[in-house]
Amino acid sequence: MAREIAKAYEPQQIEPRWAEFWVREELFKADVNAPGPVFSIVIPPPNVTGSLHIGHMLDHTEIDILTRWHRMRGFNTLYLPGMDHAGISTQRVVVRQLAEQGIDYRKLGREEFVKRVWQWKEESGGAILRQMKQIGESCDWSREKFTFSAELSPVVLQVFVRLHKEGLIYRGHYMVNWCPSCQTTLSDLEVNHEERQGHLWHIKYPVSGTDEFLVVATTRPETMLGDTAVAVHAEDERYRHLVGKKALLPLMNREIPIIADEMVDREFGTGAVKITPAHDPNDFEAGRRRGLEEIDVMTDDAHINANGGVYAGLDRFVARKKIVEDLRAQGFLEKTTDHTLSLGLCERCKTIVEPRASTQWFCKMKPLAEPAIEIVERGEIRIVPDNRREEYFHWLRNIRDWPISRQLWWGHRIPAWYCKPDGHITVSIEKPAKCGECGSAELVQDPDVLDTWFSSALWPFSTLGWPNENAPDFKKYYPTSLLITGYDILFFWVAKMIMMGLHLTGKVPFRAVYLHSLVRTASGEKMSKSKGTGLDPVALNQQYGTDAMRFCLASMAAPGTDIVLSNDRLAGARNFANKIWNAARFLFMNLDKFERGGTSLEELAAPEVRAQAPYAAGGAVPLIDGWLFARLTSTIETVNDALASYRFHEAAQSVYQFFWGDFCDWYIEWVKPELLSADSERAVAAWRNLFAAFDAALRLLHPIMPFLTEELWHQLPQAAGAKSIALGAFPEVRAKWKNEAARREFALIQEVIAALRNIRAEMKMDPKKKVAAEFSSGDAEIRRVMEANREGILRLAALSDFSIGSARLEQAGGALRSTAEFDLRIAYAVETLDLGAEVARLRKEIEGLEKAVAAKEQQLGDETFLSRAPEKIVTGLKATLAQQNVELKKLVERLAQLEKAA
RNA sequence: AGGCUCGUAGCUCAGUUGGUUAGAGCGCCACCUUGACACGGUGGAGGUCUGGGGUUCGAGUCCCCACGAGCCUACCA
Repeated sequence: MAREIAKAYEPQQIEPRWAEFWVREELFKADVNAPGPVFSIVIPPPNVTGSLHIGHMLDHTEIDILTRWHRMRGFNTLYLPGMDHAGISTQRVVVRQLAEQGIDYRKLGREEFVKRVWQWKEESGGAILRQMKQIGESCDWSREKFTFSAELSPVVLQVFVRLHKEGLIYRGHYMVNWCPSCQTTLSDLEVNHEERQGHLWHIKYPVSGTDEFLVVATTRPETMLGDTAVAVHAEDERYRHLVGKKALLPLMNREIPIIADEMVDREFGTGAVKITPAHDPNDFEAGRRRGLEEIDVMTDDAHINANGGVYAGLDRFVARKKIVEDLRAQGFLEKTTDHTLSLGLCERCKTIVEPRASTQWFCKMKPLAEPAIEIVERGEIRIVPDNRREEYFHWLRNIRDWPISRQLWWGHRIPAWYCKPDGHITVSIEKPAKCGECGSAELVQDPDVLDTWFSSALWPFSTLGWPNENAPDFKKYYPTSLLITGYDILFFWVAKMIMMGLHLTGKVPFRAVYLHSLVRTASGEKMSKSKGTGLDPVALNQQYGTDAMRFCLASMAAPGTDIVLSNDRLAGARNFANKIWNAARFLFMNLDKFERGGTSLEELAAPEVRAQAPYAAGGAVPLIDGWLFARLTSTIETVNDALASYRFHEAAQSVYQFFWGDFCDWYIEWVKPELLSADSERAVAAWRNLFAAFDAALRLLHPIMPFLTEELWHQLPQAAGAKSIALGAFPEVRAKWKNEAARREFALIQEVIAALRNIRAEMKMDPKKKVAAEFSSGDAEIRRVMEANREGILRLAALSDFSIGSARLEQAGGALRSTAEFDLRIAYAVETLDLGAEVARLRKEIEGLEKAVAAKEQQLGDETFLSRAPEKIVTGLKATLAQQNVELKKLVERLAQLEKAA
């Protein structure tokens, strides 16, 4: 029965149905007892801060492509989905939402606020899951995880307790980055640096007991309120005599020591540095070395505090202005110069970060970093691309301790308890009955929560049942096979998972890391929703279809380079989807012609027939079929190689070329008459091969374009009774299909047809008029090939006749094309031909050929080349030269004839 | 300041160990509404690979320098 399907591919009509089907049927549920090698991958958990953006789409598309590809190749496959509570980011979102409703989150109180965040988590998380299902991700939904869930949170706390017991987590007073807007500590990674134009203020500090001044240069004059020393270099002749004396701190009228310290660079500024241990990392270190007092002059929201004297209550930048004015007025300001400085900005809110001495929880990184470096050096974890590997080493070798406490409410609360009277610390998951040191029963829990990356660091194993090492999932799927994520979180996340995984489980968390490109806007920025530069994936799906978006992303995802997505590119991918649809439409719509032949469709469905096609029936295989399956098998090979090394673009492009260029443009066009033929035997053979090739093409495409392929595949006879193409086999490379001769021969035919079409177009022959053509070649084998394929050539070049001979064709009464191997002529009334254009074309071609020939002749005349170049290159060059010379001669002769005629 | 990446057709980008007239998509030009597809078909124009130097028989491909673009890391007040 002929089947009619829609004329154009309408993804909206199809995708929701399959998305729902895949979930409902639990098609991708992993089974620890299933056979096959393991392929396991855990999702980089998206933040529950909203919905998925285009960057996630790339991430998820790549993961899903590899997952589906492995599954089809018989792996025991797990793709584990989940989400991240994303402490600071999510808290910010909810704080902002509340503010929009006029609610101050602090007034709500911690408990109520956290409740609100949970509500938001349900909403945002729900949206994310819907999107993931919508784009067809083949996850095991039964194993979905959340970093802050009742299941995972205890694991996080257990790890904290363990690392504390091991001395890797400690509480200490150190310099940290403080965001006055988020009002929390930040790690170095959460601070972005930006060059800004600033000033260097030169301030005169009077030296006590003398009438001298010591001039210090600073970029942040407001911090002088907390100065507790001035430092100079020990060997600086200018200041040597002042060391040991006191300076009088202007505005504050406090005496501070003048010290010598190696940290001072004599060349910079004035060579004298004010020391503010509470507000500068260097000064903090100096203060420690020298036992200087630390005076914190700022509040949590970066206003001057009571230690700042008359400036108390002023915002830090207002205070700066006022202080500079006052210094100037009182004669302490020597001068102001311009100075470019790199400012630290909060990654989340872009507020200028304040360095601040603060008591926080830290994680020791050096002992964790060393094994993490070694394991990658040994290649037990592969990092692709290579250059990211170097970045990884560099970062880990210079790593500093990680401040892990955050002054937030949304997150894993630190399991540390302080006793009321003395502040002794007891670390314990449950609230202890009494203080471990003094026995006090009055205990309060640390109000802080853990950095969100602390829990993400455990993700590959906490999601699989660890710390229970006998958990079936952990045993079966850990270490995971692969991690795919963006290179922007290599340090935030990837490195931490490796460190924690090695330390806690004793095994690598994954065997390979593929760091993919970022999706950028046309102007090269990271796409950003807040800047309005992001493309909305939901809208894109609506407009182009998920398959098109997936294909588009894959086709652009060359390792190591960022992606600039455009509507044009997406439209191209959609056109490809439509092309596939229409190729199928052609098949389905002519099914009746096949069935009329008396053979049932089921007969075509047998897998062993497909595996053998086109050689199943025995006997001579038509060139076109031999050629198509040769192309198919090499495409399969390319796709497999490409996916194995994360070259998604190569996989996508090669399957595109095969489907559109080979299958549609040449194969279908060539076999059309046979498919529609009344000769049932021929028709059956043609259909069998068509089904086999189309089936393989759909399977090849399925990992990239799951919806379209699922939809179409179910209409093929061989799909009868099967649940999903996703559970079927990926096409295999078959030695039987390799066919060098067919490839060579058909390439020749393609060349002949293209040349004939070219003559017709260039000579402006009437496209509707069939014309007679002559072919000649001195090579009997070539003549045989042409003879055997005359029918196809006649049709595809719109010829009325194609005569084949061995004698060289001479210029006369027609249009001619020559190559070294053959001549072609179309008989056509000479007077209607545009000879001028033909002469111009010939001249150009001759020019190009002459250059090529000259270059080769020169090379072949070079003794050093002949003696040093490999034999293969030399013989190849000679052969090409011979051919080009023959061709050149023909062209020159023809040009002469034409010029004579004109 | 250090490190990395990139600079190939009008645009966006491929080009895996250096090798035989450099590829794709989009755009452009011409022709074609042929019964799968105008989200289509056929043919075509268009780059000498940012510039300079070097290594090599041979370089878009390796090295150095310059220019341009971007990214990452960094406690010079």
